[in-house]
Amino acid sequence: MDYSYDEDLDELCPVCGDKVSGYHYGLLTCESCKGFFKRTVQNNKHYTCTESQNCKIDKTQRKRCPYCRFQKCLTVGMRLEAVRADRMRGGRNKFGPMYKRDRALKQQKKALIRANGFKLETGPPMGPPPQTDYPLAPALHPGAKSLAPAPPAGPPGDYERGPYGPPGLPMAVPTHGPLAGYLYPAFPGRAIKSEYPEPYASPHEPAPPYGYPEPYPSGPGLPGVPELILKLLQLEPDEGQLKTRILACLQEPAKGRPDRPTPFGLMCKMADQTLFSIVEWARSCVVFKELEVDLSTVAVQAGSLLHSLVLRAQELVQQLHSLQVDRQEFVCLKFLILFSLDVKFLENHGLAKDAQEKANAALLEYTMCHYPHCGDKFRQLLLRLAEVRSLSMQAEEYLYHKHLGGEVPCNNLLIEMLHAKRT
DNA sequence: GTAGCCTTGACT
DNA sequence: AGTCAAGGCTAC
Repeated sequence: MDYSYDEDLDELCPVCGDKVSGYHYGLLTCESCKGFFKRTVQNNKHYTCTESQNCKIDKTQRKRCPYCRFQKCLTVGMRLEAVRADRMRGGRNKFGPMYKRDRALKQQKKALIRANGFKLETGPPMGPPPQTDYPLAPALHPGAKSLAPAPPAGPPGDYERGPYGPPGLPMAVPTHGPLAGYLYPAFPGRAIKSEYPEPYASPHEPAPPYGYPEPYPSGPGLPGVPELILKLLQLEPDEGQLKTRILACLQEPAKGRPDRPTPFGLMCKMADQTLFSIVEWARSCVVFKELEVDLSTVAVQAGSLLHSLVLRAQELVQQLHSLQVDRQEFVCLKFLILFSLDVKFLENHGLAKDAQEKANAALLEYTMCHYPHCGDKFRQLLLRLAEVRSLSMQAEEYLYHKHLGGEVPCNNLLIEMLHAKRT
């Protein structure tokens, strides 16, 4: 065999870590996992796991638990539908263009890495990888390739290549995104001609939901600097004035405290003044100053607040739908929320920050890799994330008011968490 | 049953 | 004619 993608062959099989021998059933795998997958699907084999269905699969232990091995095959993205029902040999299948595209992407990525002098986490060929034996999100696992859907909860049914996709994939997998093209109807007799949808063909690209200039046209002042940034620059407080104000404040004797201020006291004063300046800035900030918030209505009009929360939540769901968030993106977003840094008493902020950065990088890479024609997707996802945060904060406020009014059932975990957060 | 090697055949 | 991802064969 003369591989024109030698570099890819340096890669390891995503199932067992053995040497990759080429593309098999949807992705680059080793010869043994190729054979194992083929035997399993062709003979409609059903295995059981004697452990807890999360056996480690590597080159030396792959024979131990065929159940977990097959689960891993599915999880990393091997395609049941690539195993031919008619056992016809030779020829090409519909995955040809996908393999080609994947190679091109890998090449691009390698070029990028060479150019930048650093290595991004490599995404899987297509489809979702890692699995249960990784304790953390795969993107954060050094050996892992990218984000994966949760492994299937139960044993696979049988390996019908029905319209709802491989049984190993959770039902929640959307019928769009990188998997969509493969979930085709009844198994074709001779699936050679590509009558199936191109996997990467034109996913829906929603219009930007917010009225931001799109895509940030350059202002008349500085070429190449987006208008929004120019506006923000104009709003920046005068640093000299701020310093003078802080100094004056520090020299002011504290009321009722004639003794010399402690360094900590001075720092508090500085922080106070800095915060004051930030609030001033926020009040004059574009968009922010147009926001209408009346906190008294929070208490008075709790009913309408709830209504507006529900409306906003519905809108958010609608937006997420039109964005066609896939499972990989979903887990990444969830992880990002988990690692939000506004947690009090967090000792190892560095770890959380690192995790967040890695998840961000992974999401960016994933969206670039899988939705290259939808270059905006990463940004759109982060915007939705901001909305989720905003909504949750408002919901928290609402809940707290209800709680103060005695309207929330006691011994409620929600309230316990609310208290924990507010103490 | 596993896995390395062989054969096949649509596609380029 | 070459490529390469399918299925097949077979020693272990």
